[in-house]
Amino acid sequence: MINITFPDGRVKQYITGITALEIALGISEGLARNVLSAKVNGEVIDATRPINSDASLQLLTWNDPEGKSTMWHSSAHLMAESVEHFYPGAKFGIGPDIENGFYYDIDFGERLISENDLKKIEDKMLELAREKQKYIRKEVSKPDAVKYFTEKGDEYKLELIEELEDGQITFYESGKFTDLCRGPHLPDTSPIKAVKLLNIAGAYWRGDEKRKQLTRIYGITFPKKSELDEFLVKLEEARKRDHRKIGKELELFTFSQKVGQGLPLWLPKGAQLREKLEQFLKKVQKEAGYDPVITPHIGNVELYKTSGHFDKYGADSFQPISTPIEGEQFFLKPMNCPHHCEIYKSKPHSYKELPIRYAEFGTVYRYEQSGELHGLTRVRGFTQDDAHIFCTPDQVKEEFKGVMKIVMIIFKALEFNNFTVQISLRDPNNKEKYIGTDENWEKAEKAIIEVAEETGLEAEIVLGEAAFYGPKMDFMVRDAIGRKWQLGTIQVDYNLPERFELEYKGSDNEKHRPVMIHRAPFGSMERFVAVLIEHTAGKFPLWLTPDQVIILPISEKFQKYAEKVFSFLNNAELRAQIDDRSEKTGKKIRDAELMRIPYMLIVGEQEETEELVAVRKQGEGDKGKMTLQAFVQMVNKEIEKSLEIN
RNA sequence: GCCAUUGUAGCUCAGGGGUAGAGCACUUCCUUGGUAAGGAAGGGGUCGCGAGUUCAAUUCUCGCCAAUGGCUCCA
Repeated sequence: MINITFPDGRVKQYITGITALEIALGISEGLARNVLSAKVNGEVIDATRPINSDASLQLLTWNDPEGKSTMWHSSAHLMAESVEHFYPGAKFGIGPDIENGFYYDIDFGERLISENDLKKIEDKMLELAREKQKYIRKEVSKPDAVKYFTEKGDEYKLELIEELEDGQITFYESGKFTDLCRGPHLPDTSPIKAVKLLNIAGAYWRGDEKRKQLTRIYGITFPKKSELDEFLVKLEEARKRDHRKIGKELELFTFSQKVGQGLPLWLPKGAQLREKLEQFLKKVQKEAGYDPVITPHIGNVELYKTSGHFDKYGADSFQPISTPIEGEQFFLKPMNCPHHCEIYKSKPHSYKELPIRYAEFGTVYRYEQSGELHGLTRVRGFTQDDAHIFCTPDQVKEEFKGVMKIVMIIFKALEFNNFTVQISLRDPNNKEKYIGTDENWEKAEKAIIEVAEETGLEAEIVLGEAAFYGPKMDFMVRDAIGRKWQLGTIQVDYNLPERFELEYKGSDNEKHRPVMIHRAPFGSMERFVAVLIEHTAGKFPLWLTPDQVIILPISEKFQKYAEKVFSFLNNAELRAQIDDRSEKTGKKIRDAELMRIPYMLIVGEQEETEELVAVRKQGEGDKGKMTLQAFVQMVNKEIEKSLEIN
């Protein structure tokens, strides 16, 4: 007999070799039907595997993230079985569960697969699922595993087996499909009641662009049809928040094939919004002791040879432009830091001057691969809210914290609550990707990690994500459909100061090397605005939104009064408009609601005689009548509140 | 850059070997209306670009460009 400890602390005795599924059945048949897998002593295993010694047990169902994982991983196998039915000889790469569903990478050989083929694969999956196929785990010796996939002709699985140790290899068999797999899996296919294959994409084998591209099919499954429907509705809702869609609706930005792909054109309303953001940050930076600088959009190739950018990215950049007579070569600037280093070098510095903080909304140009371009989040020309802090080594931490404070001020003002912090270090196994000495890297990485610890900020450490000249702390935010984007970034750099031979005179009258901190709290204006649009669904905070107020006269007769209201608001520095179209009030309200204008002021006979305005708030409705003074006061209060800095 | 899909009016989209249609938007007129769409008339398109097949191509084929979903990349 063995003792099984349940999550609530209860302990029960069972016969040795009992399975989680049998334990569940002993509790209730309904529970057994819902068990997808089991967590035994912290490890997720098949609910059908025997438990041979005392253990803690948690039965995993659809309500547990691990239960969902099991279901989706098993669904990938089910999809593979269906694919194999239609495309015998298809070879399979990897097929894991992911955050929302699963995928499988498949080599279809010469056959072309398109989205039109997904329906039949889906239907077959449902048909197979109804057969209640059992997932059967088998331990296989390495030679037997190799033999099986050699006979099947699946070189991908053979490559995976090569890397496994004999004695650790398991196969899972369900229906007619057998896969190399660690598991765990469902007891059988019956929980899979709803299937949706979402999209099809190319994916390089093992993520290596030099290797063959396989066909990746993404899908998701649910234990209830209604849950699938809910999921699809949610997906649709998320797409409505897409910044590309809202950007078009609200006339914020556009692209032109003639101007060039990845080169955004900011429309008046978008420019208005962006300028407000810039003014906000400029004010914060002024208080934090930054000095604005301005540098040109191009720089001599020698500048980038010095910085190391030429070696690292020269071949993958927009190629240099050259002067017609002298033949000098200039690159469009991909970074502002080399220019700022030269500003630092324009005169000698004493330790007494440090830290020096040069700030610039610097527009940079980077050649991004065409397939990577994406709305405003990934573009070829963009403006960084860049600054470079030159400081002494013992000022690094304090300066770093100062920058973090600015990032937090911004995130608070814009109500970004669900960001994550990532510390990006270099890949210790791939040091040739980076410039600088080990000693400098260690110093820089240590500084960032210590700051994170001292400020109590929860950060995920990711190796291999550092910039080529230094480690960084990135602030990540998700977009409407769950993609992660880097916004703010703070980077500690001991390397560029060396390359540019930056110096300051210390109190010892000796020359010393400053440390550089690169930082951009927004990241880029383009990406920040994109994410802001998706977070707010276009309903920007009042202080930021391009049109704050729209005045809706009931009819032409009240045009004069509307103009009076307009000039009052204008004098109060509110951004207002009059909708003087010959339309009914209902229509004007509808349009203003759709344009997400925060306040509508309806003016008619009553308002004119009483010298009032009828206030309607976007998304909320009628707020009643008030004087213009009271309205302006209310609006200013709302603005002040959201811009409060503490 | 790679794989798949898509490209028709300012926007959203229908159509399809015989040179095009809807709704919204726009212009004009009527209407002067009180909290999410008043009515009528009108203008607007080299059907992404280029070649090929055909008596005839927006439609079929190929190439290019761009967008979308992924992969790779991201100073």
